[in-house]
Amino acid sequence: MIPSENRLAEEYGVALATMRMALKQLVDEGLLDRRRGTGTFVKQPAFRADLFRFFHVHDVEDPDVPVIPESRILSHQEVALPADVKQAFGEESVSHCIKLERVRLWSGDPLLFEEIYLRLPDFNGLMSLNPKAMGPLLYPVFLEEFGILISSATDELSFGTATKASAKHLELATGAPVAAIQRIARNPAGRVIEFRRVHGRPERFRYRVTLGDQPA
Amino acid sequence: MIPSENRLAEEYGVALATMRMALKQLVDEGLLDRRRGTGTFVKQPAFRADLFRFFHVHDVEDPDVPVIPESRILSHQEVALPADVKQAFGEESVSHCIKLERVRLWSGDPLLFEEIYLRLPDFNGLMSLNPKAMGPLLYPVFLEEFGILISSATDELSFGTATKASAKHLELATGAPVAAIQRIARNPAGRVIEFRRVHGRPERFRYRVTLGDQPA
DNA sequence: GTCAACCAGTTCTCTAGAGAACTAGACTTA
DNA sequence: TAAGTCTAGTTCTCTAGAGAACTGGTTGAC
Repeated sequence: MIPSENRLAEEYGVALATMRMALKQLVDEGLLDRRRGTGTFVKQPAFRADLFRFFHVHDVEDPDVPVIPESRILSHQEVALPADVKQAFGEESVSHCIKLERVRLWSGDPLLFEEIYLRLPDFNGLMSLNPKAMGPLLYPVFLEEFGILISSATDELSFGTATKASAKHLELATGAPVAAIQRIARNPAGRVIEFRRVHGRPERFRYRVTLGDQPA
Repeated sequence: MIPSENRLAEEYGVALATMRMALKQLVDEGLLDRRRGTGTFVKQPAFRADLFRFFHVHDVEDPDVPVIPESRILSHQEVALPADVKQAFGEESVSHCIKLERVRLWSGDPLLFEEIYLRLPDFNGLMSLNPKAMGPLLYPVFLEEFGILISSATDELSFGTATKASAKHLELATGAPVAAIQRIARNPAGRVIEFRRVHGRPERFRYRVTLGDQPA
């Protein structure tokens, strides 16, 4: 809880209405929460919401329950930028980045295989982190360990065929049909932070997204 | 252009600051546009933006250009509600609805086959409309002919197999793999207005969506 | 004809304050 | 103990107005 609008206005030497406008702005940005008769509170990072915010793959059996599959990081290494990643990161990108490989499983069966490219030097120090300790979702780790906030992501879905690597980890034949997602994730300034290639087993794959203004 | 805040406040018998708050609210809702030194304007329905707003299928060759394929309405008829449509529309739904069948083509080749279910009685009178005169996008027609605004839609993507109908119009064999989208579209109040089942030829199919706060 | 200066009209930012609506906790009473 | 009452403190809504910042058009000088 932060001080009342009265105290804050006094403290900062501005009029009450001005302070109220400033507070309203922060409420609109989702940083504060005000309750009449109670006070103004710093909004807890709504992690329950944030967890699902960028993770829209649903189970084919029960599409109303968002799925967060078990996560298994296979490798993390510093690599030269592949061409498509370099293009996504833009001109000012350096020559190397960090690559993670990860498999996601659902009730024991592999569902997704991910190749994740993270921008350097933003993620300096990630190589010394224990990938097994990261948990099923990366974006909270980005925020807590590196102060990097992912605020938007563009997903592009298409049909593809399994590469040697994705086939191996999804237990498919090389060249078998897969669901392909390419994700470009950005911080609030629009800077590309992450590039991700995902292959998914088609029979279990479902992707849900809501466009436009969410009804209350 | 609408009258100045001064005139409006006078006319409605409220204080200037109150009128300003009301106007700001309408600006936040995207209905008005204010320019300092100039005036306040009713926002033109941004149709260029709206056109693409709910149409996120991209060409596989050049993914940066949003695709609006040629549209060909095959049939429109009044039918009994199928079970899944009834569930989407909710309990208070009536027993019948309007069903459109449509094919979308890209450079002559069929790309998407759509079965579109529209709620009655909202769309009373659509049956007497000439479907050929509708143009490639339905939502502007909904707005102009029926005063119905689509403000959000939930898409669910998965892999499926061609039905007899979709196979025929996509020039595939029945049972061939297809991209499947199920769309539920709502008006600003959250009422389900449209239910849509889409099948797409997999090799040309690409779906792009941006989640989170769009960077400026 | 061109350009600068001016001006009326507009929105934007900020001040100052009154009263209503609401909440959480303290207090009283049965 | 339990339920109702009160109260201080909070946010919310609205009034009233001054001055700054900006825009589009008009006027005037050259």
